[in-house]
Amino acid sequence: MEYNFGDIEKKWQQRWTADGTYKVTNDPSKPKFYVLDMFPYPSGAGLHVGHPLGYIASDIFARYKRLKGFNVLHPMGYDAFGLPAEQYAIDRGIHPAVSTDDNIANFRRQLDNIGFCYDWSRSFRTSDPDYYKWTQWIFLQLFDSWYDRKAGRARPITELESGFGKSGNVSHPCPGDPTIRFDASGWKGFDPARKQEILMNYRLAYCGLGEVNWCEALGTVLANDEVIGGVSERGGYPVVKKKLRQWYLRITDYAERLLEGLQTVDFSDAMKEMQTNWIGKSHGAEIDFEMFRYPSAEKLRVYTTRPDTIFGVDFMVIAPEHELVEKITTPEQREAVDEYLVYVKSRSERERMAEKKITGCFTGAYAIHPFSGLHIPIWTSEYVLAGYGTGAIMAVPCGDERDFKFAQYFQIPVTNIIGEAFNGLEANPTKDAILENSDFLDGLVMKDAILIAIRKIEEKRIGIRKVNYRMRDAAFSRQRYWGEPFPITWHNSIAVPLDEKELPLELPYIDKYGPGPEGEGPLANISAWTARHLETNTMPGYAGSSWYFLRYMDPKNNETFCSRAASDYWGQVDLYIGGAEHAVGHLLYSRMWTKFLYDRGWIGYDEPYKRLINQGMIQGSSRFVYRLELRGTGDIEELSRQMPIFVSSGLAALDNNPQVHDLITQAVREFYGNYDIDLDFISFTPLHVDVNIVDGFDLDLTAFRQWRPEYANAQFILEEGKYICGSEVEKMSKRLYNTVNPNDLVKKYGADAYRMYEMFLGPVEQSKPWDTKGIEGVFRFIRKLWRLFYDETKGKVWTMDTATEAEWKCIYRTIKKAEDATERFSFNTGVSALMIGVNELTDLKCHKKEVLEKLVVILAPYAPHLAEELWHLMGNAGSVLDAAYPAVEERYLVESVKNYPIAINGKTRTELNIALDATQEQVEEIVLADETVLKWLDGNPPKKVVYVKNRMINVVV
RNA sequence: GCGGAUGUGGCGAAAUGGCAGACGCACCAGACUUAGGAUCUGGAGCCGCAAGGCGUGUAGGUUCGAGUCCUAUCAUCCGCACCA
Repeated sequence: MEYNFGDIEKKWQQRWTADGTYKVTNDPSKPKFYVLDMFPYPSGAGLHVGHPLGYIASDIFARYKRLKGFNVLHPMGYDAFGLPAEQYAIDRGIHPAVSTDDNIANFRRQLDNIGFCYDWSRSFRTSDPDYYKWTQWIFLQLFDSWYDRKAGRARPITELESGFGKSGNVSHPCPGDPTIRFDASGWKGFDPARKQEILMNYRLAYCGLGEVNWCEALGTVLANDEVIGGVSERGGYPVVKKKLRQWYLRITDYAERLLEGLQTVDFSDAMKEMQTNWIGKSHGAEIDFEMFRYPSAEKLRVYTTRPDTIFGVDFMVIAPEHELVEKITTPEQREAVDEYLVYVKSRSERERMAEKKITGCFTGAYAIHPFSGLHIPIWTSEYVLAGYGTGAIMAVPCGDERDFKFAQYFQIPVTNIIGEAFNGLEANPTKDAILENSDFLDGLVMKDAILIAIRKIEEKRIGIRKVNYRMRDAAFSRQRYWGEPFPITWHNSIAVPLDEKELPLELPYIDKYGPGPEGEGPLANISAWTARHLETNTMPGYAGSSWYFLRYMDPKNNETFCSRAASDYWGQVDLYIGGAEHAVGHLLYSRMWTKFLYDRGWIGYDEPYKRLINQGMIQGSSRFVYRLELRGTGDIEELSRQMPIFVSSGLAALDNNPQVHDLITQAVREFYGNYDIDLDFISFTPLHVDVNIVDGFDLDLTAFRQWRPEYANAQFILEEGKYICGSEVEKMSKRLYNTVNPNDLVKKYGADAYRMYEMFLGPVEQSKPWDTKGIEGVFRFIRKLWRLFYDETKGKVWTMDTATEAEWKCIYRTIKKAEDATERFSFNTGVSALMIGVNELTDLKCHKKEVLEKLVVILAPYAPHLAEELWHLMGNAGSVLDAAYPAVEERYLVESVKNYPIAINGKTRTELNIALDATQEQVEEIVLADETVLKWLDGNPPKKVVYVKNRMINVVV
């Protein structure tokens, strides 16, 4: 009886579906475990072997936890709204709903082949009205909330309003516009429109005018994390800054908690670091400088992290977009400044980043140094960003690289306040130098001077200590069709939320996706939409993915997004698996939404993911062929087009070698007839070739000729009878012909072998190039394992005999190793442990049911189909997952007795006979009972016996 | 420039501070075969006929003992990047 994985795997996949094996109920009597994959965006490209890596890992862990007695929630769904589907619609005229359907069906078909244990009854898409109803609902709650900085949490906006009626906004300064100040009577005096305008400045989801990343090619605004290096993440189109009225999430109010929360979660250091950098907290001071000859009482406010360097200020710089530029520029400088502003406007974000030119212009105005009274010129330059701090800086050239270069370029004299630490040639950003020329700070070490300077500044009431965050509020609207509509109507420029009962506000069907008038989205073209004055923007992709982990807990609930009972039972996601590319997008947003839902009391925890694992990327291992390029007599170039010649990589590498030249000349004559070729013009063009027609590095010549019509007559110059391809590790991509389709592997080796091999490749977190060859080894292992149970000729070989001591030892050791590895998330060693176990059992010729049954259970997470089949063939009912994970009997782990060295006070003295894998207690007993040791110790018992694995015993006297 | 991660055979890799290279690929030999790109058995880090020596990027340090811990350095990959 041979192992027929094709039939067996299909059978079990059908049985699992029919029996509802993976259906999970909210059963409070069992301990829970929540394993979640980052749900996919269903793109049309189809899966390659890189995609299922994380899904396989989470599947193994989910099955393992279930065997360990947990009620495991392991769902899957689709992040179905988003830009690419809409771009596809514009390019091909296929409605996003249709292409998304197709892609999801295709995706599901591919996933089902691999045999995952998802509870599909809980599945949904973010584009389902039943789902986005609650995305819209949460948005309305964000709209209806403000952040109480005193209490450190979000509260309903009505509470703010009633507070305004009692005491104005003195205790709650306006986060949107700090200049808005009023008392109770002031508030009562405002008309309703003004009141709404003010409240908008407090809302956690607010609409306001702001500088946004505008992408003309995509016709939409993008969030900061969707812009990489000045171009759009999707498509790589140019992005410019533009002032637009947009929806935002006030994520900056959560900056501090997003930072603190990182200490309570188990993410990789790299991930925490990335998020910390993105939030970009810095400590410093805001300082107000009076301005010379400027008539108004207005002051120039700068932000600095180094108030200790205040006596080194040689000039001030304000961002070109700063409102003061207009006001303070003197008539003499007016022309130059205007010219400069035009220049700055003309530069795209990208040019600005790429060129890093030193540019700027003097405004003609001067600030007055608050301590020395000196007049300091005020410049404007694009190196100061309007969006950070106050958009203005005090420049200290001796301590800051950029300030120094600027001073040099514009020949501004540099004041040295750090003596020898500054060499006059480059700035020194140290905090350890001793200050000079610094009045009351003279003689102090810089890092100590920071606090003293701040204190003095605060005393003089010219500034305050200030914490700054680099993170900006998140742009939340897109001028797009394929997203959640905002449940908002506009009446006389006042945003009015829809009533909850009107949710979901369904996305209307359209067949034209072009942008609406004046930079509005496609929804602006629908008269039924604009007739109701509905908001025409839609929400960004991250809206639906910010809370989806909660919906799986209670997916069919029509009363609420997720009942409190369900979210209390399932709690945080215990294990979240996905790519690291979502570090500053999805992960930050969903952390913020979770904190918000917690603040308002709808869930009981404020971090969504307890532990996060980032699976590595599987790179493609590309293969190359080398086409010979010829020049010579007659129509040789035309001939080489019709009958291209490919040279094996080893020969192509030696293109100047005379022997290779001879070989080529000979081959050309053979293939083309008697041509003379110009040896000086020989070259090779490397071309990607489909990895699927290459075995290792050997090209399958027949398959290559069939691959593309232009290669039908291809000829080859071989080395040692083979065509050897070149190789390079690159991103896995269709374009590079280096993708490997999991379905092909499943068909050839079975899902179990494929799953195990994908794990066997190496640690889940590590990126590594794909190599198909090794799968044979795992395939052999599976057949070897099968032969413990069934023989090709003899049929059933497993017996009811009683196992020997050696066999028990073998299986328990294997269980221990597999369990430890799985627990540590080290699935490659887990697979190895199973392989070693099977090798040993084969050597022992062990076919005993009582041993093999345990093997099947620990195999179940890794090779679920095979495990189920064997479990049933041995006469068990139900799913193997409902068996208990076998407990390890310690006594079987104790093995042979060996001599071990013993060290007393650090010196190796003697050797003792101690059982391999003896416990600490056993070792102590043996040491204390040993006469030789006691003699050395003069009969005194040792203070401590340290047993170091099975190699060494340390005795401390 | 700043931050993070990783450096172990021909390759993927393993190793609570305790026999480095388990397990697998590729390779070699043998068995069975008309055949082998099937299957099984065995071999194999490197140098050396051998005894033996050398070995975890490099240089130091801690330790009875270091791939593992500490310091410096180099290389590769990833992330951020005018953030004052």
